[in-house]
Amino acid sequence: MSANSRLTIAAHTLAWIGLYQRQGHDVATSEQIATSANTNPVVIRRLLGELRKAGLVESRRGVGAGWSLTRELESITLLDVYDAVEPGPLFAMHRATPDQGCVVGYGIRPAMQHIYGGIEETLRAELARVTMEDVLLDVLAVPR
Amino acid sequence: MSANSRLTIAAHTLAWIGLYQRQGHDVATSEQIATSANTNPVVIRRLLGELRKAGLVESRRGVGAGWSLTRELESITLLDVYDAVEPGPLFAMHRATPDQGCVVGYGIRPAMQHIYGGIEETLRAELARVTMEDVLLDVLAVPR
DNA sequence: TTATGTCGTAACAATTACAGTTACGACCAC
DNA sequence: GTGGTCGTAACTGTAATTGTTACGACATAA
Repeated sequence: MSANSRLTIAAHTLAWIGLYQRQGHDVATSEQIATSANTNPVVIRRLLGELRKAGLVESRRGVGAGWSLTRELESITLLDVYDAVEPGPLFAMHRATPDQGCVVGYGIRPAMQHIYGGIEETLRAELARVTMEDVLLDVLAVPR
Repeated sequence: MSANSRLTIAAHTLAWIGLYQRQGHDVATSEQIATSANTNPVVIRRLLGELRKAGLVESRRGVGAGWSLTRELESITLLDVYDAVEPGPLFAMHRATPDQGCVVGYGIRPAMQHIYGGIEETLRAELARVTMEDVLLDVLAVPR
């Protein structure tokens, strides 16, 4: 699979902001988060823009600007993040329409869509079981 | 996600061969399968090569050559196919190493790997619940 | 032995997605 | 105003996937 790192970076971002706010800070900048994630601030701003669309964060502009959470980490699940930053389905269908004159070519797409649907439901349920609080606790539990 | 169609095309291929053999034929050619899937025979041969490595099919060469199943469809699960044709993990880590001086940057990778590990296990269990026989029955059940 | 049809595989092109980067206007606290 | 940050467009580099051409290897049958 040509897996991407969007969910990982988004989780990193939210965990970073959550911890930062617990340390008493008001807002976090994309610059700070990008340094932690070792990437470019624009990459972080793009992801944060999608998280904002999903209502998970908000941003302030001007001097002293930055990002803050709109919800507690406990109430944000990986499914929320996944839905916010992952566009498409897990498995793709044929690029070109299969031969509709062939029994298999005719039935394969609805059949696979049905099967994939069930599998994605299970994946979503599993993602929903993990909160960003769980992620942060896991992060902090890693021995140094 | 930049989802690919490998699992879909591989399932199509196995279902096609399985049905063809039930109709009394000995071997199927990549040409026939490619026509049904509306793609290039080389694409099918490449996938079949990986399925052969996994022991799911075998090939004959020479005149009257082609492909046949080594197992019944009932005993091939989508997990077998997935493992045969999908190389990497579902979710990727950061491209560049996060800042190891930052608490989050230090702990995020092991934490996410742990979480992703559990999720992938669930996905695998779900894929293992579906056999290629189920797929073919679903295909044949689609109303015309 | 030769002709034929298919596999096996390398090589390359086309397309797409992702991530990184630069640039610059918009915005707002001071 | 000044300065720092967001918001976003535009472009590049890289990699994966898929499609395509080409051709040797192989085995069967005439």
